[in-house]
Amino acid sequence: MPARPPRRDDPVRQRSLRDHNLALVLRQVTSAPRPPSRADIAAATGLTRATVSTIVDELIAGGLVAELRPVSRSGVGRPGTGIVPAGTGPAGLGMEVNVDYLAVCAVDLAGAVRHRELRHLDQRERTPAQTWRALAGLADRTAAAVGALGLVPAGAVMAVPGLIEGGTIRVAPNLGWQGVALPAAADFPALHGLDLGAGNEATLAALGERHATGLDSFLYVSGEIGVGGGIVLDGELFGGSHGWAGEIGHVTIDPQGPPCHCGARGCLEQYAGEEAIRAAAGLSADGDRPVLAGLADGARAGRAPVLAALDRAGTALGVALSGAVNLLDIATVVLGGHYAELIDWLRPALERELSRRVLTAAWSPVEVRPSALGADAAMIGAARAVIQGILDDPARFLATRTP
Amino acid sequence: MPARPPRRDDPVRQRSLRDHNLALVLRQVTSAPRPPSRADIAAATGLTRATVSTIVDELIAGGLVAELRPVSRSGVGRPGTGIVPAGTGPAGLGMEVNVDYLAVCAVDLAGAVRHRELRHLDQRERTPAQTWRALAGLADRTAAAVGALGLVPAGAVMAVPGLIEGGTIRVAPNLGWQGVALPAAADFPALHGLDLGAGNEATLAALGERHATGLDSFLYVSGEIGVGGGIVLDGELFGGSHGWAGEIGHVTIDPQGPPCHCGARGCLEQYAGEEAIRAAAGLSADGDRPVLAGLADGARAGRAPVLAALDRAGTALGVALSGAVNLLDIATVVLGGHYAELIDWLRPALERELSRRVLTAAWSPVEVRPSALGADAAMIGAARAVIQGILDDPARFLATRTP
DNA sequence: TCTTGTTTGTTCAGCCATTGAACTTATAGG
DNA sequence: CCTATAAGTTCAATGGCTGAACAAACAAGA
Repeated sequence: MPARPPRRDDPVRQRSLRDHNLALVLRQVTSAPRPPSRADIAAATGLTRATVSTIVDELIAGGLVAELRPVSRSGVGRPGTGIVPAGTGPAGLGMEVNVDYLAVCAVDLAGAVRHRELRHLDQRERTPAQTWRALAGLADRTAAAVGALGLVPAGAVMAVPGLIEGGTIRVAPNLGWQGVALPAAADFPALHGLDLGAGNEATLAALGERHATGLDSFLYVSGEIGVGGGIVLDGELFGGSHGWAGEIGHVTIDPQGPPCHCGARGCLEQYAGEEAIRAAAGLSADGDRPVLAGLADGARAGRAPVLAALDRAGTALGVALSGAVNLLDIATVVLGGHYAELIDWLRPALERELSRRVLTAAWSPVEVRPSALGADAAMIGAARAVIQGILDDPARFLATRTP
Repeated sequence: MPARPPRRDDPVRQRSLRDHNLALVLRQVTSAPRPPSRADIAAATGLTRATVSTIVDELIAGGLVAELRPVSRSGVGRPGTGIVPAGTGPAGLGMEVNVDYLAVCAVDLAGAVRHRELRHLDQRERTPAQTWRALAGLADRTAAAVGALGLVPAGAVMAVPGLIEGGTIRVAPNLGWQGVALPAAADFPALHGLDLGAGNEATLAALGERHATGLDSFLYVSGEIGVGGGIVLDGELFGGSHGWAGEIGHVTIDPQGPPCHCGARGCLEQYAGEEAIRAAAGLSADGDRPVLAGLADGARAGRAPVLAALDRAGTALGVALSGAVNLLDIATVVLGGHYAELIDWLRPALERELSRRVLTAAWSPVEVRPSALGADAAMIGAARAVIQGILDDPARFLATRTP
């Protein structure tokens, strides 16, 4: 999705040395709590002030960072000039295809969302081609808005609730899609000449959370119609052999449990998926009222069947997550999607199972926290993936800019 | 355990450039199928012949590689001189503390086991201090034998069947140890001045398998008295936040299953641990005859209770591994410990569950294979960890060599 | 107001690792 | 014996980092 990062088996020349340090400095600028001066960057990275100066100059020339104009600092000595991510630099476009809506947003180098477009549309009633057309419209408007802000779109990534392999969507159960080819950048007028990537919705949401929270390693679990997940290790998304990692929704809770549409029995989704919770809570399936609102209201009102259903879901989540934590030794779990709103009623059962089943819970308890981005996580994460590609290898971006 | 590899956030100077290429060339030499010439290395790495020459010279001077004397090649042109890992270079010492034996081995740069020592001793009847003393004796003899071969011990790693944190063994259930301090290098006369590390047995076994098989990403599961595991991703051991990753033995198979000594219910170990299989097979617990042999013989003889017990264990393994594969998207599972010998009877149930429960099994089936190293995996993996430290950062090794 | 001390940012010579091209060495084949 | 080919070495050039000196900007005190 983002272009290949520099690998361990690559030879290192002088140039790659500069490339690495460019990335190092840029990362420092985008991740520092306050705009650092060149001297701050030098201290933080271990490079000399001289080197940092030349690197910052290169980044400024490339439009990736900018100097802060007025400078006032506490303490004696010449005050430093703060360096900030360029407000008018590249923008990452994040696009989301979901069951009942399409959305596009633009994120700048600092990670701020600068624009968003949303359109309610039920994909189940439409062909993929129709979806792409509608999405292209949103992308057009986003690109225009972003251009008006002085930003330049630098690429796009699309979040899809399904399994992606190569250039096709293998299967997206909730959209009813199978073997659908991903659109080419050419299908999106706003993106001519740019890279267009795609990734799993929950996986990209995890990436979004990673940057919103600053957490380094965590497990992200998202409850929607399905149950998806993403794994972040050492600050990087873990994709697995094919990019399919994180599919926690089909971890077995009870081998003899209820049959799942995936063909197995007792999958987590059958206990903690939206449909399963709704049925267990005794809420009706049809009606315009969203299931989530019904559950949250019912829980707040203290309705026993709703509380019992959420306890059951929390227990199942706890069993699945305990296994994942035992396997991965990860200290934090982030609950996203609908789970974020239901966390207060899921948490007791979930934490009970975690403390009981995680082998090392006694010495190092697992923290459970709600998503920081809520429903936007996937879209923002997709946009972040583009930005991440630039942060990881600014030299490549600069090369395409000024040939 | 192995010293810190160069990190993404480190500044890169001229020197680190050389360091990286030193590692690149050394890796090429140790992993090539046949001794490569300088020109081969240049072609494989992308460096120029000139650079490779100076780097190889540095490695030869440091005693890490050597030139092959006689040189004959097919084809015209000046024949190249093959470069091989030094047969008289550093050796990694791998030590294993197990319930009923202690073992030490030495592995050279090429990954070959050059010496081994084994002593049957039941740790449950002994204090940790007694164990360290006995182990130090084996280490002494190994170091002496290795010295006679012209090798120089470069460090040691100890494999322990338990959870390790910082300098202590948090808990090693099967040894009956809790909060036992790891020995210092000073307690091992043979290791004066060397690094002495420690790691989990199954985790290190996974590392051993990684190098024995060349597999890049896989899940290693070891069946002993407990059930342990290790995760290898992209050629590197994945440790998790505290180095405790891989504890698949306590993944839940059935939330209402039999109680486990860990305090939870229905852990994999209660279905696929040695004791659980034995009980299900109706074999007697005591007697000098090892449980494993009884199971294998019974299975070969077609005894129904034994076959049923192994089927049950295989099913449970399949459920646990399916969850792990769904989560991690890993294409290969390696069965080690006792499982390696029982694989023929575990496999049918195991693969049935995998194909049923792994979401992507239809497109990309999971391969299940037996361990290549068998019972020695942990010890060899521990020794390999030392070698790996040198391969990952030969410059540091060279610096300690010639100050 | 002027001086002193402190910190930031720049300049420049020196160093170091890689490159690329020329050169030497070693072999096969005619 | 000569030619073609490939391996390995030598060396000037290049690019990037360092360290030290220096200029710039500010606070504090006299």
